[in-house]
Amino acid sequence: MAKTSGMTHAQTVRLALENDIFSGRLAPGASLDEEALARRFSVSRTPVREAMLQLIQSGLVEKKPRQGAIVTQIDLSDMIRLFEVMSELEGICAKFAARRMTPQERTALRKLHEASVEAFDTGDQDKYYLLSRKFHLMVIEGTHNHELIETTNRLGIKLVPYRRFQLNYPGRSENNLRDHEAIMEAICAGDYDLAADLFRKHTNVQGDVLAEYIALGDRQMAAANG
Amino acid sequence: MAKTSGMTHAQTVRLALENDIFSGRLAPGASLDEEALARRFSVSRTPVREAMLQLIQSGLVEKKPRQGAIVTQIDLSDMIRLFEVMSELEGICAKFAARRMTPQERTALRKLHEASVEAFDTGDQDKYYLLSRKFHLMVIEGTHNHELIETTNRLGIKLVPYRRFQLNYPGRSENNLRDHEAIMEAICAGDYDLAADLFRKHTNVQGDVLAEYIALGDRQMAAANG
DNA sequence: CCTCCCTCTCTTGTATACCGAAATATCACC
DNA sequence: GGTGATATTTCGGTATACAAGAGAGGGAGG
Repeated sequence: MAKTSGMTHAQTVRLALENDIFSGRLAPGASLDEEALARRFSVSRTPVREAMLQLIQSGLVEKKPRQGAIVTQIDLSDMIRLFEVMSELEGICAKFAARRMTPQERTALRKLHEASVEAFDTGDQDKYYLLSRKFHLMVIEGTHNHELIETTNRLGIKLVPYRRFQLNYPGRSENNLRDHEAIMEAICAGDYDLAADLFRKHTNVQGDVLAEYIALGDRQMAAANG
Repeated sequence: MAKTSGMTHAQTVRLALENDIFSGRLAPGASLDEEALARRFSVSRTPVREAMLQLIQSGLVEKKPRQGAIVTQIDLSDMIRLFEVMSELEGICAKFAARRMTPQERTALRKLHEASVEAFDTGDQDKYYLLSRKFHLMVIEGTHNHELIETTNRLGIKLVPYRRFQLNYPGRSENNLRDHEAIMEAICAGDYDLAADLFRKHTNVQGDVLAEYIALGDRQMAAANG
């Protein structure tokens, strides 16, 4: 677990709840009772409320005045719209990254990709997933634009609870790897227009994969959440 | 003023503070004392704290540990980065708007632009500024993508306290009007690539104008805020 | 038997009080 | 006179107590 020392209770609670939401322990739609949470974390309602406020603004939780809070539920059209924006944003990120990444960052990106290839070859799914996520993050940070990084990550957060459904989609990893390879090369070569285009399309496809899951119905989700 | 009934005190305080920041009554860098605000609004510290938390997350306020909260101050490089993202985002908005706006929305956009022309011709600066802002908003909303709208507006908020400085820049309105005309035509014609490109460049220029002000030093700002 | 209204309860929103940490100022000692 | 330690003060974070609104359930009237 994360370090809890040196943190405020509000932060601790927020992180714990985020974790619960990301991992699926708190499914979208689940209601959040302040008092129950306060008991669970052995704190008063005050820091719980603070944590909730932060989660609300990050978009993970929704609250209706005097009516309680629930974990944000995303339907198919929401998801499509989310990825619509996300793919454009990551395309922009790739563009700026291709222009601005330092030689060290480019090297690191290449190294990261090579590690991904290895994880793929050895069939280590979990590791591959992690490295794949990190690839995205590295490109995003490569923009050297704090606002852009924040904006992109803010959207990304909303997708986390759903991402694990795209894990073992047949043949997905292979395509994913090929995409990353091409993107990495474009960025390292400084071909920003190509990088932008490739990354935009890449994320778009990811969205389609995820949307398909949702379109198939919520049965898989229910099973996974149970 | 806004309706205060049916709102929580926290919301009321947040809106009031936002207003103060947007209008310049609370200048960037101004310090915000929780207790003083509580007295001013005749509420306790609790809702004030909640309001502040929200303002912090929206980026309008910054809090330094043990030093109190201040209205976020943006320096030149921040501003440049903000507009870098904003121009890309608005470009994307124009793209989607050109594709998705309903015929009614396109007509409304044209009407709005015509009203702008009239305000420009009659020399009504304030009205022109308002309509110009509305033009942007209408394009943003024309995307019919809630996530994109929110993301764009979230960034836009940070710029509001500074926007009024671009008001009476010599020759600015004229160029602005020409830009809008071209963008409007591109959107109405459904030429999304052109619309995206035009809007991106348009917002970029706006950023340059604003950045120039900041680069000139804060004397003008101090004068305007006084 | 159904429906509508009232009340009751449950949860959220707000007030107030307290605690602990960090900054500053003052005093003592070097 | 300078430096360091300690006390004071202030502010942020937390707890608890209180008020108010929304929904549910029950009772009364149709």
